Amino acid sequence: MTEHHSEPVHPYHLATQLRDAITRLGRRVRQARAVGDLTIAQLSALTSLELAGALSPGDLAEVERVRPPTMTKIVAKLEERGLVARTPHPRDRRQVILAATEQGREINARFGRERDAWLAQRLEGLSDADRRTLLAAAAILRRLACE
Amino acid sequence: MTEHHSEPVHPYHLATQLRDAITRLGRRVRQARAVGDLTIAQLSALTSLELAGALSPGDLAEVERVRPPTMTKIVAKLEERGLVARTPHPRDRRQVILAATEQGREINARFGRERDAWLAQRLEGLSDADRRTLLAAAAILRRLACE
DNA sequence: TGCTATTCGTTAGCCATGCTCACAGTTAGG
DNA sequence: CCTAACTGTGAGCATGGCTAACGAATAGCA
Repeated sequence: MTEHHSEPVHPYHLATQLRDAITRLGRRVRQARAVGDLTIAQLSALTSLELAGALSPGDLAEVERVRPPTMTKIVAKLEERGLVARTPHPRDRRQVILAATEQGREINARFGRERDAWLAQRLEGLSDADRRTLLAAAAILRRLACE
Repeated sequence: MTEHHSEPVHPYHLATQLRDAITRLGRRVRQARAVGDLTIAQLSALTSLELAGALSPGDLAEVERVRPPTMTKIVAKLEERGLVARTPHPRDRRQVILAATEQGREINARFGRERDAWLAQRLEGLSDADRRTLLAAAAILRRLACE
């Protein structure tokens, strides 16, 4: 596991390894949620909304890196459950302002932990060195995704 | 970025960071494929098949960590394009043996690179230290996914 | 002022990827 | 030999992506 003095990492090889790891783990994470719980996409949108305070659908789509029609669907699901409310924009009547409701914030807080429980439990079995590696990697990957 | 002497990484925090990074980057990778190309799931199955030599649909589903009916669909797509062939099991007539065809191996080799081109290009912009971190992380994540 | 272009969100419709449930064929075991 | 278990598939559903097209509203410019 010591990486000192080894030759440079080839981007293509790394890309293949990463993609494989990401798709497989992503699959596990996605299906490791309780029935009736919010999906990953829904929770992610709700979290972004809460962090930002309020956003238009278009801005939320941009934050989540999906196309507007996709966000329309996700928001519709959240609205159905009363977790997100829409208010008209004061000046521009084309726009809509989305915000998490009280219930939405509650649900987000409660299920936020459960959402990551499966993964967290597995991470507990790792060495702290491995966890540090993953934390550093997460930051790098996040940057890559948002380029 | 120096991680020495810092306190332990909390699994839940790490889980949240990782899930976020994985879902976002996974989204980018999934949609960064050439038109007419195979999808990630299809290429992944084809690769697994090629690595193993031959597998039954059930075993392939297990390797890919999906349910058998899901694999049925994926294999059907690959079969349509002549990339995978099925032969009957010599003793057990319930079972089927799947193997990549010559054309399948060819396509896999050719599009394997293109599939990861987007990601590889971004990885080239990183420092070698970052790439080492990611390579180590990929191995850890892969292990987690297959637990 | 009034026409035109742009922007915003949504609708419609497509496809991929997952799932569960149910079933037919086959094999294995008592 | 009959029943139980296993294998793969079909049917049907939900989610989550996308593009294309559209209506409403705004902005810009003549």
